[in-house]
Amino acid sequence: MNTKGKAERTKQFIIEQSAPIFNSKGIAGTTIDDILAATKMAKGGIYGNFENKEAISIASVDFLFSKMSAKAYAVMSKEKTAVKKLFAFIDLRENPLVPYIEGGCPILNLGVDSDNTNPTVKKKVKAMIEGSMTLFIDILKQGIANGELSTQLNPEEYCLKVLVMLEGATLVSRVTDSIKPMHTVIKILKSELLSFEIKQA
Amino acid sequence: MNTKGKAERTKQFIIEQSAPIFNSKGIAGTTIDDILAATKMAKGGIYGNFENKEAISIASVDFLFSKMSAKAYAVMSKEKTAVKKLFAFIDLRENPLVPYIEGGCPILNLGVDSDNTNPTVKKKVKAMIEGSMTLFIDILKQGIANGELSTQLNPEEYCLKVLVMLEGATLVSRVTDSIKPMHTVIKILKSELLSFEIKQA
DNA sequence: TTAAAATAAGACCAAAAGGTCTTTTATAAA
DNA sequence: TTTATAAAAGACCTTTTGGTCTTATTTTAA
Repeated sequence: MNTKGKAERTKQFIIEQSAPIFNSKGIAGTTIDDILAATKMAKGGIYGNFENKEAISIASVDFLFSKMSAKAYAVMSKEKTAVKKLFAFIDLRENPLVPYIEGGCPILNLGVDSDNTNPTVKKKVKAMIEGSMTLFIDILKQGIANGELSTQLNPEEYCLKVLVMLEGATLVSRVTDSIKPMHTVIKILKSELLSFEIKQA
Repeated sequence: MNTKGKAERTKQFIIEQSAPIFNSKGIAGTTIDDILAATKMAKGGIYGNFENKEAISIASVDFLFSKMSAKAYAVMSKEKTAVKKLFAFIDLRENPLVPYIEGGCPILNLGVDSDNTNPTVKKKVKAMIEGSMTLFIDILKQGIANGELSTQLNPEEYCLKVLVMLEGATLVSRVTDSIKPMHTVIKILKSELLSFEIKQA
């Protein structure tokens, strides 16, 4: 006997199997047959749990962003300083060719996928970007207030830099099939943040 | 009487009308009916000039990248210094919400679109990225050799930075529907290059 | 343990998609 | 200007896709 009802567990299972496909092939590029193959279920099972393909895609998008947030939270909350927290986040992107979410960064993939076609998903990507930015900015502000980081650091600008450079490097690394661009970018981002670090006595 | 035969002109027309659609909706997301609507042609006209949808998509991808290269060349060749050339290139991206190619940057769009699904197109995106990088690096090296730019500047690193930040900022600006991220990024990129500029006597 | 209720299977359907082929129209060389 | 040739139209076809519905199976609560 399980805590959750069967339906809820099946629903979750379908989402977990579908999400990486939507992330990899795009929403228009993913078919119901892809989902049947991944879940090894029949149509009755899928359509008994979801109204239509769009509903599965939306649940998958939410799942992907939850997973990203959870992962970021997990590695960042282990660290105590602002610098270490940011570095832990950056290090999650270390190998874009073997990402922890199949298909690569959902912000990048779903952002491009939804941009001209899918307002619902686009809004979710926007919320994810803005949420991440706010979180990082708060951490840096905390670090500045602490005396860990110089007041010369512009938190908004540095966080924007982190975000755009990581996404850009993910694109370049994946398309060129090389981890080098990402590694160079990470090196740049880290050394820049370190240059604002105040050495404690 | 035209220099080129009718067929060639029609082919070009189909490509010009289709390319922005592929760039906006993705390759899987673009249908033959979309192309019929855009060209106001019937199937006979399309399939008399192209073997299939894939052939149209490939020709469209080539067209998009040619257009990008031509535009970059046009604005850069007007300038004489390395700094001004790079700035001219950067300024092309100034408004990602109203890009000179409908749908946004083809490197970003087609890179993500093809990543997990379309090796042929992915190779073309890779070539475009590597070609752009090489071009910019050469310009900066020239500038360093000239005495226009400091030998402290790392051309490879700065060019990678330009590329990843512009692509990342395009993503963020388009998804959040704001030119601010891009403007901030452009400001950062320009001030960084200027910091390596050697003032002439 | 059993029977009502929930869930999943898979045959079936309709619409959308890509693509073909014959017919019509336009082009261009003689 | 005519006529052979090239190009485009659009009806037609086939496959793929998303989605439904009845039937069978599994859950689960009594």
